[in-house]
Amino acid sequence: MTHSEPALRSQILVIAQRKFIASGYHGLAMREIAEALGVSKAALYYHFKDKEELFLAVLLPYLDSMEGVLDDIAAQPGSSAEHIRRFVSHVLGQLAEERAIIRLGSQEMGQLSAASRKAFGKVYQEKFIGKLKAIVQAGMARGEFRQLDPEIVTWALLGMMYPYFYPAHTGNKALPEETIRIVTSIFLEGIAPPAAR
Amino acid sequence: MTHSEPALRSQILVIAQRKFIASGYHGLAMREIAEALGVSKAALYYHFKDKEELFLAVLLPYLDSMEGVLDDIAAQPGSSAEHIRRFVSHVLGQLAEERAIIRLGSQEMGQLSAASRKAFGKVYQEKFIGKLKAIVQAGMARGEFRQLDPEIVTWALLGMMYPYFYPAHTGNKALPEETIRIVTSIFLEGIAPPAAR
DNA sequence: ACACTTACTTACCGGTCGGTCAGTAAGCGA
DNA sequence: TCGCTTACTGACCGACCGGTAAGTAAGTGT
Repeated sequence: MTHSEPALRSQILVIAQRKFIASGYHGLAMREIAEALGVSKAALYYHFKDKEELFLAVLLPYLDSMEGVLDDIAAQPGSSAEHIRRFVSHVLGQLAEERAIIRLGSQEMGQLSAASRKAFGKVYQEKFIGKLKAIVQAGMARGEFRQLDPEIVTWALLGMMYPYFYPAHTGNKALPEETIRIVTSIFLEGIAPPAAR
Repeated sequence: MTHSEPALRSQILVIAQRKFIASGYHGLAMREIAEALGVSKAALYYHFKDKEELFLAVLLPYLDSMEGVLDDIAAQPGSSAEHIRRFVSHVLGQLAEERAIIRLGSQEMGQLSAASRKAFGKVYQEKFIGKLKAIVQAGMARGEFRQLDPEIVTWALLGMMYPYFYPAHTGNKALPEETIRIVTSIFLEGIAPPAAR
């Protein structure tokens, strides 16, 4: 195989993701990552120029994959309600450790340099929030959903899933399917037009 | 007046609240608070034994006041829907800087020592989540709401307000009243029983 | 008047932070 | 075999962290 990605780099990303989620940006020291991997701290700086670059290297690929998922969903036939259902099902269906990245990004955005914050905010908006909002708006245009401020509605949907972006949310006795079913149901019934009742 | 609370102590709390919300627990240095007030860092340690105690002194009074608000709401006559409406209205009606404390607590809980985390978690549960859940459950018992897992429903309600716990949520062109109206409407329609449709 | 408390300041501590730099062992194309 | 690149290590740096000890000026009760 020709010059494949060095093994250490991807190992760093795996550990960094897990630890950033658990400890936050300032709460995690570079030393901790190095020790967990049994390498020197300087090895991290060979692969990433600074802590901020490593942090973004954890966040951005997730947004890329989310963009793909949202594009897929929007392109499929079926009602907008079905699109929403698929989205919720996808996000709450994946491992808590995966989806926690969404929280990590919005939570720690303020800790980054102005340049990184702006750049990340743009990607976050374009690849995630904007795409989700488009799905919501399509449903409104079709008359499937009530005509409400799409910004607020989109954030309401995202917010309903937010508690499950915390790994510490251990009190969830309910099965994932049960959670997906209820969250989807509340949201879709909540924005259904009066005609549908 | 006999031995009133020293002025500096409450000033520390005001500044600490603002700065903890903006920077998080690890992101804010004690030095910064002292400098903002024009006093020495050691002065902070005269009023609070360590950083953690100061942090909790910011969080806990808010939970106390929230308990009072929730008890008031639950004690009033009127439908459970009206109780929910009042709760959302109260939280989203107050200043963003105030309600951001809710996020601060759940967000940074993991950074505290095991003892503080446990203690805070208990208060958080008893004075806030538990009281809110009781209101939701009362509505279900009355047949006003659908019979769903009250845990999930409560978190859905809280989650819908979560985006507004971020001061950085600057893209909110909508008026507070508009936001309150839509969030309340989606939630209440979302959990309304089929009979009501 | 004097002892004692309150509310601080100044100076300092050990530890940890993100980050750098010189060196080096291994592999590889010519 | 040589020169160059890749992928690190070990030692170290200044800055900054939370926290403390000693001192002090201004009251306050007796």
